[in-house]
Amino acid sequence: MQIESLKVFCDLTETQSFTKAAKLNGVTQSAVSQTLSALERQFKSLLVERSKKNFRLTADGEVVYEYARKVLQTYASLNDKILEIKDIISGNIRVATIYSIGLHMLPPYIKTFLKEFPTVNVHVEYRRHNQVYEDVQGNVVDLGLIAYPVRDPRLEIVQIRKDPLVLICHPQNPLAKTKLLKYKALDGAKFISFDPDIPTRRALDKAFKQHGVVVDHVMEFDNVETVKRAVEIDSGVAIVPLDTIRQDVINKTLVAVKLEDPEAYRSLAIIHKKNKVLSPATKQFMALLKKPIETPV
Amino acid sequence: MQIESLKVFCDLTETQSFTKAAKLNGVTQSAVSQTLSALERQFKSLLVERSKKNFRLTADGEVVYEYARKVLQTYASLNDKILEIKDIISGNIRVATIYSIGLHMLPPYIKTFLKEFPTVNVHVEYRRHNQVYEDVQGNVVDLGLIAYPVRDPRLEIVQIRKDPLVLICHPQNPLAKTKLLKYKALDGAKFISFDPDIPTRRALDKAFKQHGVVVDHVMEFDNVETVKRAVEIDSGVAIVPLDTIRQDVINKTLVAVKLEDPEAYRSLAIIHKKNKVLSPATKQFMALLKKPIETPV
DNA sequence: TAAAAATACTCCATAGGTATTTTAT
DNA sequence: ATAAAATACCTATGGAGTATTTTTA
Repeated sequence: MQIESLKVFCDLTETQSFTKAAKLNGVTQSAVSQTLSALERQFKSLLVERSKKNFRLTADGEVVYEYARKVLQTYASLNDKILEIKDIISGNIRVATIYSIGLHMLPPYIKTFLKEFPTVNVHVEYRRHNQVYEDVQGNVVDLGLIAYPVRDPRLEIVQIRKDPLVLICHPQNPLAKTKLLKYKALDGAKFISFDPDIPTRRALDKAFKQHGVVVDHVMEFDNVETVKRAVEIDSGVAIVPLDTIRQDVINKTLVAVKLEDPEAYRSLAIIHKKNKVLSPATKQFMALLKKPIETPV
Repeated sequence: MQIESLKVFCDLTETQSFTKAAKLNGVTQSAVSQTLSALERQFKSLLVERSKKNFRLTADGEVVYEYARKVLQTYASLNDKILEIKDIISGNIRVATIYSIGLHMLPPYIKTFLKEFPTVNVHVEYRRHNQVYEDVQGNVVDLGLIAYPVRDPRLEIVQIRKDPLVLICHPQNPLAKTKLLKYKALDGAKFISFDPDIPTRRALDKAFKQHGVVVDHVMEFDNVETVKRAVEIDSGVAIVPLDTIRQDVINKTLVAVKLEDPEAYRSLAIIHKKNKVLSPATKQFMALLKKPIETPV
């Protein structure tokens, strides 16, 4: 009995897909199918209900899953312990992150981390926020990085920092001179927005409503980069995370104006599966993410 | 990584011998040697200290052993659970027993057990009492059957029954008419004894001393069968477990006389390793051994 | 010197690949 | 019709055997 077979089985039940389980284990779909057959032969028992299209474990399958997880957990601890003794933090960390974090906040952390732990492979996937949740849930990644975390009983949420929101505008824009911007000043303004399903947009809509402000959504994009480009050509102003425009402010292509509202920030968080055993490397990485790395504004 | 490799490693550390570990796993010594090498390659770490002749685990080896045991335990539970669901008690039970128990008390139990659980293989090894302890300790067997159990912090002792001791003599011997024999009556008697290192002998010596009786040890043997043969030719009398002479009494080749001393019995016990996971089959077998099977005297 | 362990080499079982068919929506 | 899973078939890896050498008490 190969421990890897149990891993395949667990991934299979977690992803509910032969193809995905195959990818997670770096093998082909055929191999997953054969591995499952082998397990069923081994335990002389049907483990997965395949009659209907929808994937379902049998009672025996549930038992195997439960115990297989324990075996894998112990085995993972063993490997970790050995590495710990050797005092080497190594392995792979798979991270799924929303674009805005991955593109702006994350790079210096990755750099710092890799300098300290050169034997670790940090694999970053840039996804949309709901895909981050899915990847974490489906065990495709170890950690997810998102803004405005939403509760999920199967996920652990670790707050890491509050990322201030600032108004950005073209250097020649009248608002550029403002020191501290009141929401009221935005009433009727030409506004470059995020798509309505993006959490930051939803948070802003809520804030505007609270302050009785109505802005003119002249453009909507699904990512900060495009929003910034639109603001650069003075198509309107926008409110974006401070982290995402540091370089543009330095380059003087954009001007950032602090918002009066002390609540104008988005909270960033790490998410990971509950009771998943995190490798020492992953724990180190999480610890690092919680510390601020100072970048001059 | 094969779970079997971990099993080999655990057996290796428990028996401290490549050859024994090989036997336990039904492979050759070569295979054990190669398996260990493979594990050491896998963990990139020396696990066993082979420089000196005496077997010793390295620090890493200890860690691997600790976790490997957990993995094996969980994996065994998984298999048990599956069988339990199927409501099948099956597998292998390895028992080491002292001759007197194995040859006389055990057979009817084995018969009853196999009738009820035909899918179980009961493997019995007949050993001397100290070898039984060794086999249990070294994980060569699951259960040991011994008389006069001695405490050992690593062993669990389960008392099963008290086996009365009786005097046996030739049918023509003067003592044959006695209904209830007092120790005093044995003073100066020609006595067929067990070897001095056998627990029953030690217990008898103690009893004789307590009652101020001195017998004449005319012969000493290491097993009941020979003792019986000597008594049959009237070379002397002997005190032996009742269980071992039932057939001889029926055949009228020997006469058994009850002893007056109510403490004249040997206590029989099952021993097994502490915190070893016993299979359902083994548990069933132990439960059976605790019940008396009535055999007419 | 004798036992136990390591090594050289060989063989075969099987895990896993590619290509294809089957199944279910 | 399409996507996912099962299957047929093939290959390569490596696990385990035999025979032998090396090691150590």
